[in-house]
Amino acid sequence: MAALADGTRMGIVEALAAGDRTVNELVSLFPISQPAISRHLRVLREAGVVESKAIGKVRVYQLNAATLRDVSEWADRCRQQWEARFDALGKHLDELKETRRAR
Amino acid sequence: MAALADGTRMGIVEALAAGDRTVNELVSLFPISQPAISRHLRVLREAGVVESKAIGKVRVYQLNAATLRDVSEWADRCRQQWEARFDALGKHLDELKETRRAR
DNA sequence: TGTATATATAACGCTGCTGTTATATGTTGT
DNA sequence: ACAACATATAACAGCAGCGTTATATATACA
Repeated sequence: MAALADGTRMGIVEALAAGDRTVNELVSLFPISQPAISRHLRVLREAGVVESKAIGKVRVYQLNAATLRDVSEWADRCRQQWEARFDALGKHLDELKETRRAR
Repeated sequence: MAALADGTRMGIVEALAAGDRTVNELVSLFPISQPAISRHLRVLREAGVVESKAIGKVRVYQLNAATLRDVSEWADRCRQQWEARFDALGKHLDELKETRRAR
């Protein structure tokens, strides 16, 4: 999941969420060089976030549905954990109140 | 929110979710030096994730309820965005299918 | 076949983050 | 006042990650 921590990579994913893109199209969308884009795509590819197919001399990238669903589920688990922590804190504070009241 | 990206910092937050701790208690919980813990605590403090109060020569750290709720809400928004992306991808794939069928 | 285009890879520098050791600050107890 | 303890800060080393330029590879087209 660390593959998505980078801002540019998130931007690439967002761009691909709207539709498939070639490398050059992505390059024109971001203010960094083509090799930099290619490396981000490589990271995303190895993480299973995107897939690519060669069409002539062009290479089209698209999101991987299965992995994207996994990420969505991961985000849900993440949210649940934070809610659990928040709840635990609330309980902890309540206990403190009880303790104080008991005295 | 980047304050929570670090693994050790997440561990500290988890430890504090179970109850307040002094710096030394936290140090004994992790395999890194006391200055390292203190710096993590500083990052968390400046991000508003934790608070500390000096009690004698000891300093007790605790989670900040308000910020923790913010994080929980952020996680929820994060999840929603990923679900939206996933949905967008599904729609995109459907459109492709339509296009193909139309031919 | 040679040239232009599209993409990937290599090599390198910079920056930021985490860790460490050494040191400063503050508090308690004698 | 001093010794011991708890915590914070400073200064520095090491590593990972991103960016760049230069170069390799593959395809299309004259």
